[in-house]
Amino acid sequence: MAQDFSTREENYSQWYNDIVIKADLAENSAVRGCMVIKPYGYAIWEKMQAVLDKMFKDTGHSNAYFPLFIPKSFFSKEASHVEGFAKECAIVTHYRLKNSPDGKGVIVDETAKLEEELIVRPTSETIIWDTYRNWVQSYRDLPILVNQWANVVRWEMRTRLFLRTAEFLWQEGHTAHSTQNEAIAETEQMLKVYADFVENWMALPVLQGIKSANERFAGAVETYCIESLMQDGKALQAGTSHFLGQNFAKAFDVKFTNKEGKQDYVWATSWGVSTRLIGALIMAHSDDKGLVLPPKLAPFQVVIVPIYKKDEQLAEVSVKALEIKKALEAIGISVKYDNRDTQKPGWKFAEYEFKGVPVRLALGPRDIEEGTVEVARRDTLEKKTYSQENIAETIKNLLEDIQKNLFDKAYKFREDSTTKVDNWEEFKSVLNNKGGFVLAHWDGTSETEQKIKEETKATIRCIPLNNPLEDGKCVFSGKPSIQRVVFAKSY
RNA sequence: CGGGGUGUGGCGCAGUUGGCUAGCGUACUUGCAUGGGGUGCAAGGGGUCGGAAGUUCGAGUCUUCUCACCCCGACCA
Repeated sequence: MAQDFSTREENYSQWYNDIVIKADLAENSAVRGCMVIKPYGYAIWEKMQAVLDKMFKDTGHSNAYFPLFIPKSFFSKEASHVEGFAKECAIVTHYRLKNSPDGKGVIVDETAKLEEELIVRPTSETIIWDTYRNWVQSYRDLPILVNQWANVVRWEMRTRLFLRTAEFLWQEGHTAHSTQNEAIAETEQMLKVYADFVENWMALPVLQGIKSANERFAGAVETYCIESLMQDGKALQAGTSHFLGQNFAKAFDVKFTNKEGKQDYVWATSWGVSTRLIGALIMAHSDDKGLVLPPKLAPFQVVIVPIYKKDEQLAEVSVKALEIKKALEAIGISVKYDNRDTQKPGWKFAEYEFKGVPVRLALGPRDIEEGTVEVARRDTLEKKTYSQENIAETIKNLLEDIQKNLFDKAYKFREDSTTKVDNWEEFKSVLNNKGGFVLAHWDGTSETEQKIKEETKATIRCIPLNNPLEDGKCVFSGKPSIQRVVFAKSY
Protein backbone atom coordinates (compact mmCIF):
# COMPACT_ATOMS: atom_id res chain seq x y z
CA MET A 1 0.00 0.00 0.00
CA ALA A 2 1.30 3.41 -0.87
CA GLN A 3 1.58 6.53 1.25
CA ASP A 4 -1.85 7.20 2.68
CA PHE A 5 -0.97 10.19 4.81
CA SER A 6 -1.17 13.82 4.03
CA THR A 7 2.20 15.47 4.47
CA ARG A 8 2.83 18.47 6.68
CA GLU A 9 3.77 20.46 3.61
CA GLU A 10 0.58 19.62 1.69
CA ASN A 11 -1.93 20.17 4.45
CA TYR A 12 -0.85 20.52 8.02
CA SER A 13 -4.21 20.14 9.71
CA GLN A 14 -5.12 17.16 7.54
CA TRP A 15 -1.78 15.61 8.43
CA TYR A 16 -2.64 16.04 12.10
CA ASN A 17 -6.08 14.48 11.69
CA ASP A 18 -4.65 11.57 9.71
CA ILE A 19 -2.17 10.79 12.45
CA VAL A 20 -4.76 10.85 15.19
CA ILE A 21 -7.00 8.49 13.23
CA LYS A 22 -4.44 6.18 11.67
CA ALA A 23 -2.26 5.86 14.73
CA ASP A 24 -5.42 4.74 16.49
CA LEU A 25 -5.34 7.44 19.15
CA ALA A 26 -8.91 8.73 18.95
CA GLU A 27 -11.92 9.19 16.75
CA ASN A 28 -15.01 11.31 16.57
CA SER A 29 -18.03 9.99 18.38
CA ALA A 30 -21.75 10.08 17.76
CA VAL A 31 -21.86 13.13 20.03
CA ARG A 32 -20.98 16.38 18.36
CA GLY A 33 -17.61 17.70 19.43
CA CYS A 34 -16.88 14.78 21.72
CA MET A 35 -14.21 12.21 20.98
CA VAL A 36 -13.62 8.59 21.76
CA ILE A 37 -10.09 8.15 23.06
CA LYS A 38 -9.01 4.74 21.85
CA PRO A 39 -6.86 2.34 23.88
CA TYR A 40 -3.57 3.36 22.27
CA GLY A 41 -4.27 7.05 22.78
CA TYR A 42 -5.58 6.50 26.27
CA ALA A 43 -2.42 4.60 27.15
CA ILE A 44 -0.45 7.77 26.45
CA TRP A 45 -2.79 9.73 28.71
CA GLU A 46 -2.39 7.11 31.44
CA LYS A 47 1.36 7.49 31.23
CA MET A 48 1.05 11.25 31.49
CA GLN A 49 -1.31 10.88 34.43
CA ALA A 50 0.99 8.51 36.25
CA VAL A 51 3.99 10.83 35.97
CA LEU A 52 2.08 14.01 36.82
CA ASP A 53 0.22 12.37 39.67
CA LYS A 54 3.49 11.38 41.26
CA MET A 55 4.83 14.89 40.79
CA PHE A 56 1.74 16.32 42.49
CA LYS A 57 2.01 13.90 45.39
CA ASP A 58 5.72 14.62 45.72
CA THR A 59 4.88 18.29 46.15
CA GLY A 60 2.41 17.54 48.90
CA HIS A 61 -0.91 17.33 47.07
CA SER A 62 -3.71 14.82 47.51
CA ASN A 63 -6.43 13.78 45.08
CA ALA A 64 -10.12 14.29 45.70
CA TYR A 65 -13.26 14.38 43.60
CA PHE A 66 -15.95 17.02 43.25
CA PRO A 67 -19.29 16.81 41.39
CA LEU A 68 -19.74 17.02 37.65
CA PHE A 69 -22.72 19.33 38.17
CA ILE A 70 -22.60 22.83 39.53
CA PRO A 71 -25.68 24.76 40.71
CA LYS A 72 -26.25 27.59 38.29
CA SER A 73 -26.31 30.18 41.08
CA PHE A 74 -22.69 29.41 42.00
CA PHE A 75 -21.57 30.73 38.69
CA SER A 76 -22.75 34.24 39.12
CA LYS A 77 -20.82 34.69 42.37
CA GLU A 78 -17.54 35.59 40.74
CA ALA A 79 -18.21 38.20 38.08
CA SER A 80 -15.32 37.77 35.64
CA HIS A 81 -15.47 33.99 36.02
CA VAL A 82 -19.07 33.79 34.86
CA GLU A 83 -18.31 36.15 32.02
CA GLY A 84 -15.49 33.94 30.86
CA PHE A 85 -17.42 30.69 30.81
CA ALA A 86 -21.11 31.58 30.40
CA LYS A 87 -21.02 31.31 26.62
CA GLU A 88 -19.87 27.71 26.55
CA CYS A 89 -21.81 25.94 29.28
CA ALA A 90 -23.98 22.84 28.95
CA ILE A 91 -27.01 23.03 31.20
CA VAL A 92 -29.12 20.32 32.81
CA THR A 93 -32.73 21.41 33.06
CA HIS A 94 -34.72 18.19 33.58
CA TYR A 95 -34.28 14.90 35.34
CA ARG A 96 -36.73 12.55 33.66
CA LEU A 97 -37.77 11.21 30.28
CA LYS A 98 -41.05 9.66 29.29
CA ASN A 99 -42.38 7.66 26.39
CA SER A 100 -43.40 9.81 23.49
CA PRO A 101 -47.21 9.89 22.95
CA ASP A 102 -46.74 8.86 19.32
CA GLY A 103 -44.87 5.79 20.52
CA LYS A 104 -41.64 6.78 18.83
CA GLY A 105 -38.86 6.95 21.37
CA VAL A 106 -38.69 9.10 24.46
CA ILE A 107 -39.14 12.81 25.17
CA VAL A 108 -38.30 15.15 28.01
CA ASP A 109 -40.88 15.03 30.77
CA GLU A 110 -41.72 18.71 31.17
CA THR A 111 -43.13 18.11 34.62
CA ALA A 112 -39.69 17.02 35.78
CA LYS A 113 -38.08 20.41 35.62
CA LEU A 114 -35.21 21.09 38.02
CA GLU A 115 -35.82 23.65 40.72
CA GLU A 116 -32.36 25.03 40.08
CA GLU A 117 -30.66 24.23 36.81
CA LEU A 118 -27.26 22.55 36.89
CA ILE A 119 -24.21 23.50 34.86
CA VAL A 120 -21.95 20.75 33.63
CA ARG A 121 -18.59 21.92 34.97
CA PRO A 122 -16.38 23.81 32.53
CA THR A 123 -13.95 24.02 35.48
CA SER A 124 -14.54 23.47 39.16
CA GLU A 125 -13.51 26.62 41.01
CA THR A 126 -17.02 27.50 42.10
CA ILE A 127 -18.12 24.14 43.49
CA ILE A 128 -14.74 23.66 45.13
CA TRP A 129 -14.68 27.06 46.79
CA ASP A 130 -18.19 26.61 48.00
CA THR A 131 -16.96 23.39 49.61
CA TYR A 132 -13.73 24.82 51.00
CA ARG A 133 -15.74 27.35 52.98
CA ASN A 134 -16.72 24.53 55.34
CA TRP A 135 -13.22 23.11 55.51
CA VAL A 136 -11.50 26.21 56.78
CA GLN A 137 -11.85 27.83 60.18
CA SER A 138 -8.32 28.55 61.26
CA TYR A 139 -4.86 29.01 59.81
CA ARG A 140 -4.29 25.52 61.23
CA ASP A 141 -6.59 24.14 58.50
CA LEU A 142 -4.38 25.60 55.80
CA PRO A 143 -3.00 25.02 53.32
CA ILE A 144 -5.44 22.84 51.42
CA LEU A 145 -3.54 21.12 48.62
CA VAL A 146 -6.00 19.20 46.47
CA ASN A 147 -6.01 17.97 42.92
CA GLN A 148 -8.73 16.25 40.96
CA TRP A 149 -8.61 14.19 37.79
CA ALA A 150 -11.82 14.85 35.94
CA ASN A 151 -13.66 15.53 32.73
CA VAL A 152 -14.99 18.98 31.93
CA VAL A 153 -17.31 20.32 29.25
CA ARG A 154 -16.95 23.51 27.25
CA TRP A 155 -19.41 23.86 24.42
CA GLU A 156 -16.94 24.75 21.71
CA MET A 157 -18.08 25.99 18.32
CA ARG A 158 -15.32 24.34 16.45
CA THR A 159 -13.57 21.23 17.68
CA ARG A 160 -10.49 19.25 16.79
CA LEU A 161 -9.46 15.90 18.23
CA PHE A 162 -7.41 16.44 21.40
CA LEU A 163 -6.77 20.12 20.70
CA ARG A 164 -10.27 21.34 21.33
CA THR A 165 -13.20 19.09 22.14
CA ALA A 166 -16.47 19.80 23.90
CA GLU A 167 -15.58 17.32 26.61
CA PHE A 168 -12.01 16.73 27.67
CA LEU A 169 -10.02 15.09 30.43
CA TRP A 170 -7.71 17.03 32.66
CA GLN A 171 -6.48 17.55 36.15
CA GLU A 172 -7.25 20.66 38.13
CA GLY A 173 -5.38 21.54 41.28
CA HIS A 174 -7.10 23.86 43.75
CA THR A 175 -5.20 25.12 46.73
CA ALA A 176 -5.95 27.47 49.61
CA HIS A 177 -3.32 29.33 51.61
CA SER A 178 -3.08 31.66 54.55
CA THR A 179 -0.78 34.17 52.88
CA GLN A 180 -0.44 35.76 49.51
CA ASN A 181 3.23 34.85 49.25
CA GLU A 182 2.55 31.21 49.92
CA ALA A 183 -0.14 31.14 47.21
CA ILE A 184 2.15 32.80 44.71
CA ALA A 185 4.92 30.36 45.58
CA GLU A 186 2.48 27.49 44.99
CA THR A 187 1.45 28.93 41.64
CA GLU A 188 5.07 29.19 40.55
CA GLN A 189 5.97 25.79 41.91
CA MET A 190 3.25 24.11 39.86
CA LEU A 191 4.32 25.98 36.76
CA LYS A 192 7.79 24.52 37.29
CA VAL A 193 6.28 21.06 37.70
CA TYR A 194 4.51 21.43 34.36
CA ALA A 195 7.61 22.75 32.64
CA ASP A 196 9.62 19.84 34.03
CA PHE A 197 7.03 17.36 32.79
CA VAL A 198 6.66 18.79 29.32
CA GLU A 199 10.39 19.21 28.75
CA ASN A 200 11.70 16.04 30.33
CA TRP A 201 8.92 13.62 29.54
CA MET A 202 7.28 15.01 26.43
CA ALA A 203 10.66 16.19 25.10
CA LEU A 204 9.13 19.53 24.25
CA PRO A 205 10.83 22.79 25.26
CA VAL A 206 8.57 25.45 26.77
CA LEU A 207 8.66 29.14 27.55
CA GLN A 208 7.56 29.98 31.06
CA GLY A 209 5.85 33.25 31.62
CA ILE A 210 2.79 35.18 32.66
CA LYS A 211 -0.21 36.09 30.57
CA SER A 212 -1.24 39.58 29.60
CA ALA A 213 -4.54 40.83 31.02
CA ASN A 214 -6.35 39.87 27.80
CA GLU A 215 -5.29 36.26 28.00
CA ARG A 216 -5.69 35.85 31.73
CA PHE A 217 -7.95 33.15 33.20
CA ALA A 218 -11.41 34.37 34.11
CA GLY A 219 -11.21 35.11 37.81
CA ALA A 220 -7.43 35.06 38.20
CA VAL A 221 -5.16 37.83 39.43
CA GLU A 222 -2.23 36.42 37.52
CA THR A 223 -2.06 33.56 35.03
CA TYR A 224 1.24 31.74 34.55
CA CYS A 225 1.71 29.52 31.55
CA ILE A 226 4.04 27.31 29.63
CA GLU A 227 4.04 27.90 25.89
CA SER A 228 5.33 25.49 23.29
CA LEU A 229 5.81 25.80 19.56
CA MET A 230 4.32 23.41 17.03
CA GLN A 231 5.90 22.46 13.71
CA ASP A 232 3.62 24.76 11.75
CA GLY A 233 4.93 27.74 13.69
CA LYS A 234 1.87 28.16 15.87
CA ALA A 235 2.10 28.33 19.63
CA LEU A 236 0.26 26.00 21.95
CA GLN A 237 -0.38 26.67 25.62
CA ALA A 238 0.65 23.44 27.31
CA GLY A 239 -0.33 24.25 30.86
CA THR A 240 -1.53 27.04 33.12
CA SER A 241 -1.19 27.90 36.77
CA HIS A 242 -3.28 30.69 38.26
CA PHE A 243 -2.81 32.90 41.26
CA LEU A 244 -6.42 33.65 42.15
CA GLY A 245 -5.74 36.12 44.95
CA GLN A 246 -8.74 36.33 47.24
CA ASN A 247 -11.28 36.57 44.43
CA PHE A 248 -12.92 33.20 45.00
CA ALA A 249 -12.52 33.37 48.77
CA LYS A 250 -14.48 36.62 48.75
CA ALA A 251 -17.07 35.34 46.30
CA PHE A 252 -17.66 32.22 48.40
CA ASP A 253 -16.93 33.74 51.77
CA VAL A 254 -14.02 31.50 52.69
CA LYS A 255 -12.52 33.08 55.80
CA PHE A 256 -10.13 31.87 58.43
CA THR A 257 -8.80 33.13 61.74
CA ASN A 258 -5.12 33.95 61.49
CA LYS A 259 -2.45 33.70 64.17
CA GLU A 260 -3.33 37.17 65.39
CA GLY A 261 -6.89 36.08 65.92
CA LYS A 262 -8.20 38.16 63.05
CA GLN A 263 -10.49 37.04 60.24
CA ASP A 264 -9.02 37.03 56.75
CA TYR A 265 -9.91 35.63 53.36
CA VAL A 266 -7.79 32.72 52.15
CA TRP A 267 -5.49 32.97 49.15
CA ALA A 268 -6.06 30.64 46.23
CA THR A 269 -4.43 28.97 43.26
CA SER A 270 -5.59 26.64 40.53
CA TRP A 271 -3.61 24.85 37.86
CA GLY A 272 -4.30 22.40 35.09
CA VAL A 273 -3.19 20.42 32.09
CA SER A 274 -5.46 18.46 29.79
CA THR A 275 -5.60 15.80 27.11
CA ARG A 276 -4.64 18.67 24.86
CA LEU A 277 -1.08 17.71 25.77
CA ILE A 278 -1.55 14.70 23.52
CA GLY A 279 -2.24 17.08 20.66
CA ALA A 280 0.95 18.93 21.51
CA LEU A 281 2.88 15.69 21.66
CA ILE A 282 1.66 14.70 18.20
CA MET A 283 2.39 18.03 16.56
CA ALA A 284 5.75 18.49 18.22
CA HIS A 285 7.56 15.38 17.04
CA SER A 286 5.67 13.52 14.35
CA ASP A 287 6.72 13.38 10.72
CA ASP A 288 5.27 12.54 7.32
CA LYS A 289 5.42 8.84 8.10
CA GLY A 290 3.22 9.20 11.13
CA LEU A 291 3.38 9.52 14.87
CA VAL A 292 6.70 9.85 16.68
CA LEU A 293 6.57 9.26 20.43
CA PRO A 294 9.20 10.11 23.02
CA PRO A 295 10.30 6.87 24.73
CA LYS A 296 9.28 8.09 28.17
CA LEU A 297 5.61 8.35 27.19
CA ALA A 298 5.25 5.62 24.56
CA PRO A 299 2.70 2.96 25.55
CA PHE A 300 5.42 0.48 24.70
CA GLN A 301 8.97 1.51 23.92
CA VAL A 302 10.12 -1.49 21.94
CA VAL A 303 8.37 -3.86 19.60
CA ILE A 304 9.90 -7.14 18.51
CA VAL A 305 8.82 -8.53 15.15
CA PRO A 306 9.71 -12.13 14.39
CA ILE A 307 10.66 -13.12 10.84
CA TYR A 308 10.02 -16.73 9.88
CA LYS A 309 8.72 -19.08 7.25
CA LYS A 310 7.76 -22.23 9.04
CA ASP A 311 6.30 -22.86 12.46
CA GLU A 312 9.53 -24.48 13.59
CA GLN A 313 11.36 -21.28 12.70
CA LEU A 314 8.87 -19.18 14.64
CA ALA A 315 9.38 -21.40 17.65
CA GLU A 316 13.12 -20.98 17.38
CA VAL A 317 12.92 -17.22 16.88
CA SER A 318 10.39 -16.88 19.70
CA VAL A 319 12.75 -18.42 22.22
CA LYS A 320 15.32 -15.78 21.44
CA ALA A 321 12.78 -12.97 21.19
CA LEU A 322 11.29 -13.74 24.58
CA GLU A 323 14.76 -13.93 26.04
CA ILE A 324 15.49 -10.43 24.75
CA LYS A 325 12.09 -9.21 25.93
CA LYS A 326 12.82 -10.46 29.41
CA ALA A 327 16.25 -8.85 29.47
CA LEU A 328 14.75 -5.50 28.38
CA GLU A 329 11.93 -5.67 30.88
CA ALA A 330 14.42 -6.47 33.63
CA ILE A 331 15.88 -3.00 33.23
CA GLY A 332 12.52 -1.25 33.02
CA ILE A 333 11.91 -1.12 29.28
CA SER A 334 8.39 -1.88 28.07
CA VAL A 335 8.26 -4.37 25.22
CA LYS A 336 5.64 -5.81 22.95
CA TYR A 337 6.41 -9.07 21.20
CA ASP A 338 4.20 -9.17 18.14
CA ASN A 339 4.04 -12.80 17.10
CA ARG A 340 0.69 -12.52 15.36
CA ASP A 341 0.64 -14.84 12.41
CA THR A 342 -2.19 -12.86 10.86
CA GLN A 343 0.00 -10.02 9.61
CA LYS A 344 3.18 -9.99 7.56
CA PRO A 345 6.43 -8.54 8.90
CA GLY A 346 6.37 -5.69 6.38
CA TRP A 347 2.84 -4.83 7.39
CA LYS A 348 3.87 -4.75 11.04
CA PHE A 349 6.87 -2.55 10.28
CA ALA A 350 4.63 -0.02 8.62
CA GLU A 351 2.06 -0.15 11.38
CA TYR A 352 4.51 0.42 14.22
CA GLU A 353 6.09 3.18 12.24
CA PHE A 354 2.93 5.23 12.02
CA LYS A 355 2.06 4.41 15.59
CA GLY A 356 5.33 5.95 16.65
CA VAL A 357 6.90 3.08 18.58
CA PRO A 358 10.40 4.39 19.40
CA VAL A 359 12.39 1.22 18.69
CA ARG A 360 11.65 -1.81 16.57
CA LEU A 361 13.61 -5.05 16.68
CA ALA A 362 13.41 -7.59 13.88
CA LEU A 363 14.59 -11.08 14.61
CA GLY A 364 14.80 -13.83 12.00
CA PRO A 365 16.55 -17.14 11.28
CA ARG A 366 19.57 -15.28 9.94
CA ASP A 367 19.90 -13.41 13.25
CA ILE A 368 19.58 -16.61 15.22
CA GLU A 369 22.41 -18.05 13.20
CA GLU A 370 24.64 -15.00 13.51
CA GLY A 371 23.70 -13.85 17.01
CA THR A 372 22.41 -10.49 15.79
CA VAL A 373 19.25 -8.42 15.84
CA GLU A 374 18.08 -5.65 13.53
CA VAL A 375 17.30 -2.42 15.35
CA ALA A 376 15.30 0.42 13.79
CA ARG A 377 14.76 3.75 15.54
CA ARG A 378 11.63 5.71 14.77
CA ASP A 379 12.95 9.25 15.18
CA THR A 380 15.65 9.05 12.50
CA LEU A 381 14.37 5.91 10.71
CA GLU A 382 17.90 4.50 10.92
CA LYS A 383 18.34 0.73 10.81
CA LYS A 384 21.34 -1.05 12.27
CA THR A 385 22.28 -4.59 13.12
CA TYR A 386 23.58 -5.19 16.62
CA SER A 387 24.96 -8.20 18.41
CA GLN A 388 22.57 -9.89 20.80
CA GLU A 389 25.27 -9.49 23.45
CA ASN A 390 24.30 -6.70 25.82
CA ILE A 391 21.28 -5.89 23.70
CA ALA A 392 19.35 -4.57 26.71
CA GLU A 393 22.06 -2.05 27.48
CA THR A 394 22.27 -1.07 23.81
CA ILE A 395 18.52 -0.44 23.65
CA LYS A 396 18.50 1.45 26.93
CA ASN A 397 21.11 3.84 25.60
CA LEU A 398 19.28 4.11 22.32
CA LEU A 399 16.01 5.06 24.05
CA GLU A 400 17.78 7.72 26.05
CA ASP A 401 19.36 9.00 22.87
CA ILE A 402 15.98 9.16 21.12
CA GLN A 403 14.43 11.05 24.03
CA LYS A 404 17.28 13.54 23.95
CA ASN A 405 17.30 13.81 20.18
CA LEU A 406 13.58 14.66 20.09
CA PHE A 407 14.05 17.39 22.66
CA ASP A 408 17.12 18.80 20.90
CA LYS A 409 15.34 18.80 17.56
CA ALA A 410 12.31 20.57 19.03
CA TYR A 411 14.60 23.01 20.84
CA LYS A 412 16.52 23.85 17.70
CA PHE A 413 13.29 24.31 15.81
CA ARG A 414 12.04 26.72 18.44
CA GLU A 415 15.29 28.69 18.39
CA ASP A 416 15.21 28.88 14.60
CA SER A 417 11.59 29.96 14.77
CA THR A 418 12.09 32.76 17.26
CA THR A 419 12.62 36.19 15.76
CA LYS A 420 13.37 39.57 17.28
CA VAL A 421 11.43 42.26 15.49
CA ASP A 422 11.62 46.04 15.81
CA ASN A 423 9.11 47.51 13.40
CA TRP A 424 5.55 46.92 12.35
CA GLU A 425 6.19 45.88 8.75
CA GLU A 426 8.70 43.30 9.83
CA PHE A 427 6.34 42.12 12.56
CA LYS A 428 3.58 41.39 10.05
CA SER A 429 5.93 39.89 7.54
CA VAL A 430 7.56 37.49 9.99
CA LEU A 431 4.20 36.36 11.32
CA ASN A 432 2.81 35.73 7.88
CA ASN A 433 5.82 34.15 6.24
CA LYS A 434 7.85 32.48 8.94
CA GLY A 435 5.53 32.17 11.91
CA GLY A 436 6.91 31.08 15.23
CA PHE A 437 7.60 33.22 18.28
CA VAL A 438 8.12 36.91 17.65
CA LEU A 439 9.90 38.94 20.33
CA ALA A 440 8.79 42.53 20.16
CA HIS A 441 8.32 45.57 22.32
CA TRP A 442 4.82 46.30 23.55
CA ASP A 443 3.47 49.32 25.36
CA GLY A 444 1.70 47.19 27.95
CA THR A 445 -1.88 48.15 27.10
CA SER A 446 -4.76 45.83 26.34
CA GLU A 447 -5.90 48.14 23.53
CA THR A 448 -2.65 47.69 21.66
CA GLU A 449 -2.69 43.94 22.13
CA GLN A 450 -6.27 43.86 20.87
CA LYS A 451 -5.42 45.86 17.77
CA ILE A 452 -2.42 43.72 17.02
CA LYS A 453 -4.62 40.67 17.29
CA GLU A 454 -7.19 42.13 14.92
CA GLU A 455 -4.58 42.97 12.31
CA THR A 456 -2.35 39.93 12.52
CA LYS A 457 -4.21 37.19 14.46
CA ALA A 458 -1.21 37.09 16.78
CA THR A 459 -1.56 37.39 20.53
CA ILE A 460 0.88 37.78 23.37
CA ARG A 461 1.67 34.23 24.38
CA CYS A 462 3.50 35.28 27.49
CA ILE A 463 5.78 37.70 29.19
CA PRO A 464 8.66 35.39 30.06
CA LEU A 465 9.72 34.96 33.68
CA ASN A 466 13.02 36.73 34.35
CA ASN A 467 12.54 38.59 31.11
CA PRO A 468 15.54 40.87 30.45
CA LEU A 469 14.55 44.52 30.67
CA GLU A 470 15.45 46.57 27.64
CA ASP A 471 14.29 50.03 26.65
CA GLY A 472 12.51 50.18 23.32
CA LYS A 473 9.46 51.35 21.44
CA CYS A 474 6.21 49.45 21.06
CA VAL A 475 6.20 47.75 17.69
CA PHE A 476 2.63 48.91 17.08
CA SER A 477 2.08 52.20 18.89
CA GLY A 478 5.66 53.47 19.12
CA LYS A 479 5.17 54.26 22.78
CA PRO A 480 7.98 53.52 25.23
CA SER A 481 8.42 49.93 26.37
CA ILE A 482 10.67 48.32 28.94
CA GLN A 483 10.77 44.76 27.62
CA ARG A 484 10.10 42.48 24.71
CA VAL A 485 7.17 40.09 24.97
CA VAL A 486 6.42 36.90 23.03
CA PHE A 487 3.89 37.14 20.22
CA ALA A 488 2.61 34.27 18.09
CA LYS A 489 -0.41 32.88 16.36
CA SER A 490 -1.75 30.15 18.53
CA TYR A 491 -3.96 27.10 18.88
C1' C B 1 -22.92 31.25 15.05
C1' G B 2 -21.76 33.06 9.48
C1' G B 3 -19.50 31.29 4.55
C1' G B 4 -17.95 26.93 1.66
C1' G B 5 -17.74 21.57 1.11
C1' U B 6 -18.83 16.30 1.95
C1' G B 7 -22.21 12.10 3.45
C1' U B 8 -23.05 5.57 -1.45
C1' G B 9 -20.56 -2.19 1.85
C1' G B 10 -15.52 -1.43 7.55
C1' C B 11 -12.36 2.54 4.95
C1' G B 12 -11.42 5.51 0.30
C1' C B 13 -14.26 6.68 -3.98
C1' A B 14 -17.22 6.46 -9.12
C1' G B 15 -22.20 6.68 -10.48
C1' U B 16 -23.80 11.19 -17.12
C1' U B 17 -29.78 15.07 -18.98
C1' G B 18 -33.88 10.63 -13.20
C1' G B 19 -34.23 4.31 -16.17
C1' C B 20 -34.30 -1.28 -15.27
C1' U B 21 -29.58 -6.22 -11.62
C1' A B 22 -25.75 0.18 -7.55
C1' G B 23 -20.15 -0.37 -9.25
C1' C B 24 -14.49 0.11 -8.35
C1' G B 25 -10.15 0.02 -5.07
C1' U B 26 -8.97 -1.60 -0.37
C1' A B 27 -10.31 -4.30 3.86
C1' C B 28 -12.95 -8.99 5.17
C1' U B 29 -13.79 -14.86 4.59
C1' U B 30 -11.81 -19.54 2.37
C1' G B 31 -7.93 -22.26 -0.31
C1' C B 32 -3.00 -22.71 -2.27
C1' A B 33 1.60 -20.50 -2.69
C1' U B 34 4.47 -16.67 0.01
C1' G B 35 7.06 -14.59 4.55
C1' G B 36 14.25 -9.76 6.24
C1' G B 37 9.52 -3.16 4.40
C1' G B 38 2.18 -2.63 3.67
C1' U B 39 2.57 -10.58 -0.43
C1' G B 40 0.47 -13.16 -5.11
C1' C B 41 -3.37 -15.91 -7.47
C1' A B 42 -8.33 -17.88 -7.28
C1' A B 43 -13.19 -18.18 -5.30
C1' G B 44 -16.74 -15.89 -1.92
C1' G B 45 -19.75 -12.72 1.72
C1' G B 46 -21.23 -7.79 2.79
C1' G B 47 -24.96 -1.68 0.81
C1' U B 48 -33.13 -0.02 2.87
C1' C B 49 -27.07 5.22 -1.19
C1' G B 50 -26.75 9.98 6.51
C1' G B 51 -32.18 10.61 8.14
C1' A B 52 -37.39 12.37 7.16
C1' A B 53 -41.04 14.13 3.91
C1' G B 54 -42.29 15.24 -1.14
C1' U B 55 -42.33 15.32 -6.91
C1' U B 56 -42.56 11.05 -10.48
C1' C B 57 -44.77 5.30 -13.96
C1' G B 58 -39.76 5.16 -11.83
C1' A B 59 -35.19 8.74 -7.09
C1' G B 60 -28.27 7.32 -5.28
C1' U B 61 -29.67 11.18 -9.00
C1' C B 62 -34.76 16.44 -8.49
C1' U B 63 -37.26 19.62 -4.19
C1' U B 64 -37.82 20.86 1.06
C1' C B 65 -36.49 19.98 5.93
C1' U B 66 -33.03 17.71 9.26
C1' C B 67 -28.48 15.38 11.30
C1' A B 68 -23.29 14.62 11.25
C1' C B 69 -18.39 15.60 9.77
C1' C B 70 -14.42 18.59 7.22
C1' C B 71 -12.30 23.51 5.70
C1' C B 72 -12.31 29.05 6.35
C1' G B 73 -13.94 33.00 9.80
C1' A B 74 -15.75 34.99 14.98
C1' C B 75 -14.98 32.67 20.17
C1' C B 76 -12.02 29.66 23.36
C1' A B 77 -7.41 25.41 26.76
